[in-house]
Amino acid sequence: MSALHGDKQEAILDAAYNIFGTKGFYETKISEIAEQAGIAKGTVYLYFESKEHLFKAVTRRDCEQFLERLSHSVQGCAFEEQMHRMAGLHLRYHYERRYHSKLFFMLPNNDPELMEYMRGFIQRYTDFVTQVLEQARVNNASLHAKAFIGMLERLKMDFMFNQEYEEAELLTTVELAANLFLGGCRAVPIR
Amino acid sequence: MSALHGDKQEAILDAAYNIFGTKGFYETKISEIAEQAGIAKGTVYLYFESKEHLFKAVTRRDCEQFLERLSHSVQGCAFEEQMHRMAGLHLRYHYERRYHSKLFFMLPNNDPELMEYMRGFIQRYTDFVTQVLEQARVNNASLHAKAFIGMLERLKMDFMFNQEYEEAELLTTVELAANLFLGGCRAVPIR
Amino acid sequence: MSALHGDKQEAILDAAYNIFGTKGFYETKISEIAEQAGIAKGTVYLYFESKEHLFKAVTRRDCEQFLERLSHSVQGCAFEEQMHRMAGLHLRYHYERRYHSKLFFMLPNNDPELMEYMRGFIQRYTDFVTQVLEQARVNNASLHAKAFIGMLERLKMDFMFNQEYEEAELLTTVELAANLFLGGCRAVPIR
Amino acid sequence: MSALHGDKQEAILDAAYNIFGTKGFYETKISEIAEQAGIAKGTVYLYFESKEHLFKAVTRRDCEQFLERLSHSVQGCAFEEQMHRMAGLHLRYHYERRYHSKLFFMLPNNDPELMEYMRGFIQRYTDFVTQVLEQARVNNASLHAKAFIGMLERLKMDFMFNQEYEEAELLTTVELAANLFLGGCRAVPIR
DNA sequence: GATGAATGAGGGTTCATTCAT
DNA sequence: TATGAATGAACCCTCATTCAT
Repeated sequence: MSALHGDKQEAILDAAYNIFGTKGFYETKISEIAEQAGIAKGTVYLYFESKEHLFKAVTRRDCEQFLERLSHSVQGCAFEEQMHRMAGLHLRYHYERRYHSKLFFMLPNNDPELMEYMRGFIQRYTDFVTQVLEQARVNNASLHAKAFIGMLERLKMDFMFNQEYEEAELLTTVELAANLFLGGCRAVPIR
Repeated sequence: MSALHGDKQEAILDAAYNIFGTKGFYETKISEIAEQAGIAKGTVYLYFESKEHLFKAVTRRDCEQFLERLSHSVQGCAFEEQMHRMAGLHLRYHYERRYHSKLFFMLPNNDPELMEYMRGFIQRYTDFVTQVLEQARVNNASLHAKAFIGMLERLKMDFMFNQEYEEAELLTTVELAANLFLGGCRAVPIR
Repeated sequence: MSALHGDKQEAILDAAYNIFGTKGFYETKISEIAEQAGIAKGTVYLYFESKEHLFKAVTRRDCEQFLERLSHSVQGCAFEEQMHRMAGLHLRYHYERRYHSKLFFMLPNNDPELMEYMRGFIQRYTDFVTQVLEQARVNNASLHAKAFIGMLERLKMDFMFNQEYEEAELLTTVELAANLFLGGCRAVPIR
Repeated sequence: MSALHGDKQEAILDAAYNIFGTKGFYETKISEIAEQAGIAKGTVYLYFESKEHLFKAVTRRDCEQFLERLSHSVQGCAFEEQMHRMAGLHLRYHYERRYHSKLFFMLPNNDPELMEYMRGFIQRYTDFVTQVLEQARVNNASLHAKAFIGMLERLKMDFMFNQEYEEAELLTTVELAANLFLGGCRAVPIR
């Protein structure tokens, strides 16, 4: 029973991730999610209180996964390598999700709880990067962390909105981002 | 009549900018825009074909204005100064719009024309920065341009979602962004 | 415009009276009311905030009308005649409404405002009868008023639930009620 | 097993009586009844065919009980005393049920079988009172019976909708009702 | 041009009932 | 017998858009 529950819950989350991610919150119909999950519309409401709650659950699952991967990615390596790895994770993560971008762009408005969660997520991400920078004794670690993340956010746009983007470019972009951050725009790549 | 037309059109755009910017596309009602513009609901449709078209007109007006300001901002000064000015413009521009952030975050989904326009806008912005970088013989100008813009995008989040942000911090942030870009995270500020 | 407004509002109230009265609140669909009123579903909401509000408006219109008729009915006649007239009004009023009984029996539950209004209505009705009794120096006027109204309420049930009830019986019933009240169950009718 | 069956059936009826009586038919959820009865939702359907059938069973149990108590109440006493006893039973019965009034006011609409049963119940009640009156040679016994019951119905409203009603008032009301019926509104109480 | 009353498609949600276990 | 997860029909209400005035 519990296994089934888990299965169905996961199926709904997966379907919701797909459709919310593709069409955004407002253009997604619960009936469509149910259909894709292979269940009846009403069943969705056995697992999630409302459309908003479902959206939040999807978001939460995705963000928590990212943070977990992040903390694994930097273990046991030097600062420069850490920056490369974090840049790589960020870009690859969103590259994998490039057809689900609406999850980040089309969220339900006026949902304070979601807004709060997103703020918290960004904070935790930033804090993590800040710590890495502090350990490497970078000045102004917090602002630098934000700038670093920002660069990556922007660089990801290239494939988020570009269907023809090739994975090879991804590697170049990762290198550039890390190197730019480490040495500025005129630096000679370290590795 | 044409002058009047202009007046009313502007009034609608202004109201739409306010409400779309505050609440996002989906949570905005045409009737509310009409009310704030001081006209009847039906009148909106004499000037704009649909809610989507109105949103696009608002976006277009705002983005074009930005690009215009951008090209003015870098005239007649050296590279480093140009980077500082662009960082300043970007951040100040969004600082002024910090209570209208929904214009950029909550746009109508599934509108290919808008998506296309946004892509085009980002392209033109990037191209402009790329040119500046190329004139200064920075390598990989295009990717660097994207990274630069990305840093700024992220840094702007601080005040977009933070009501207590003080204008003074803005200046520090601008300096940091430009310096990071110019010399990397360990650079000594140039100016 | 105002005339039209009035017309449509009345049309909705009339249709709502018919259907709420026939089927009760919960079994009535707004779409049905709209259809009977000859308008679109959405139009109902231009005139009434919600299904509950519409029901309350219908109820209010009906109850106020009753109280108005009541105060007219007793003007300028002696006590015994007053009692006969009030009994007559009560029974005839509900006889006219015998196919709309659901208006009184199937109201929306848990609507405190409606409950409050109904309480108020009953109070006003009782108060009116109480005054008549007090002017005739009947003891315990208030309780007697309630008992009088109660008799009538019960007597009305005969035709409310009985399709074959004939109007002629109505007159007998009115006489009996008034005489019973005036002289008890063994009294010889006064008129 | 039969005993158990009985137990569970009773438990459901008790819970249903509570909730239907408190909230009315339409606002009551089967799941709530099941919960209060300490069983699973599906189990309700092993004992009762549908929500409507359950409601009817509750109503039937309550009404039959009343009629039984009624016939006991008048045994072996004189007419005047009989009227007092019946008034007392009616009012006390509903006083005990004053927090379950919805059982009588919010019944499922459009259920012909229930309507039929209610008609039958009222008939049986009326017939019983009629017989008592006939034995006492009251004229027009049937209509008088209805009027008597009606008085009581109305008088009961006082506590049905009034949380602060005190039991002491009940006795006064019973006296008044019986005396009014026996001697009219100007009568001197007999006992 | 301007109005705003009218339209009606559309979707989130509830809950009585079923049925596999 | 008992369960409770699953179903899906049903309905209220919103709001972009139209059009007669």
